[in-house]
Amino acid sequence: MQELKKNRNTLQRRIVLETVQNMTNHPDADTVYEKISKEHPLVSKATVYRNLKILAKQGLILHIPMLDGADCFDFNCLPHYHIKCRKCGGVFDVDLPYQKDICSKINRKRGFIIESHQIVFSGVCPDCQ
Amino acid sequence: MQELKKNRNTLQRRIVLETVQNMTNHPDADTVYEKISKEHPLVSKATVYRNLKILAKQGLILHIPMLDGADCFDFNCLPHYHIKCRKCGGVFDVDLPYQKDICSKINRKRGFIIESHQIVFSGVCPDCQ
DNA sequence: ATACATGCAAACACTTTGCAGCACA
DNA sequence: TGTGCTGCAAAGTGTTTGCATGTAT
Repeated sequence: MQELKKNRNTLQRRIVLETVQNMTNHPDADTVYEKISKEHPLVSKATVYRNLKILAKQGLILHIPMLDGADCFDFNCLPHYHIKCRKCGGVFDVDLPYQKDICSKINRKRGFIIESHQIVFSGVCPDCQ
Repeated sequence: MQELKKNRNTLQRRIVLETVQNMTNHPDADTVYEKISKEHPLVSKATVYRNLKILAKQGLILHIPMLDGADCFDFNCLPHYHIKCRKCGGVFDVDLPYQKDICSKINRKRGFIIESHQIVFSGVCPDCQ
């Protein structure tokens, strides 16, 4: 019994998608909202949050959950890893290949079904050193 | 200029430490608080949060940041990975060896100082299948 | 026509903090 | 005896939701 949802293509949704695709620095929801507010002050924050979630579920953007603070979003939908700067809070791509077989390495363990994994690095970015 | 703190050994702190050490199921702060409340109703939630943080900084317990929901704490202080059940929310140890050299694999990249990493798995535990 | 989306504000979950009094070292 | 700790309540942060209205299909 899947929840079949026919997503609509509203103006607000298009604005959110476009905005994320034009931001290359892994913005969080609030940053996306601030950016949108400048040009479209009528778009509410709830709508931004709702659409980010829907677009991520549709696979049009990537949702990057964070271990601390706000989650981020990425126009690059291919699974990849990130590092968060401990000083400025910035999020950057990491060029470690995606470990697609890391789950199978532990599958032997008790009947767990392992579905996904995230690796999050922490450190200091060049600008903050 | 390090912040030198002389931590005191208060009754409340001992209670928090003991409670975490007696819980083997990776409790979050609120769960620790609930457990403590039953025997020591006078201990406040703020004190539990404060002490969990201090004890983790002291290395007496392990703080496990989570990608969603509340952070957990572990009496086992050796760095290791965890899997969170998507259905029951339970957190369990994973028997993947700690990848102590994973940072060096990407150190060549632009002047990042990579200090730590976390791998968090998601899936379904045996009981929830 | 009707299911889905919106704006607003309020609620929510988790955590931290200001403050006055208390207690360990 | 002084700094660190406590309890309490309030505030903070990030996110979701209830509801009445609006709109894409």
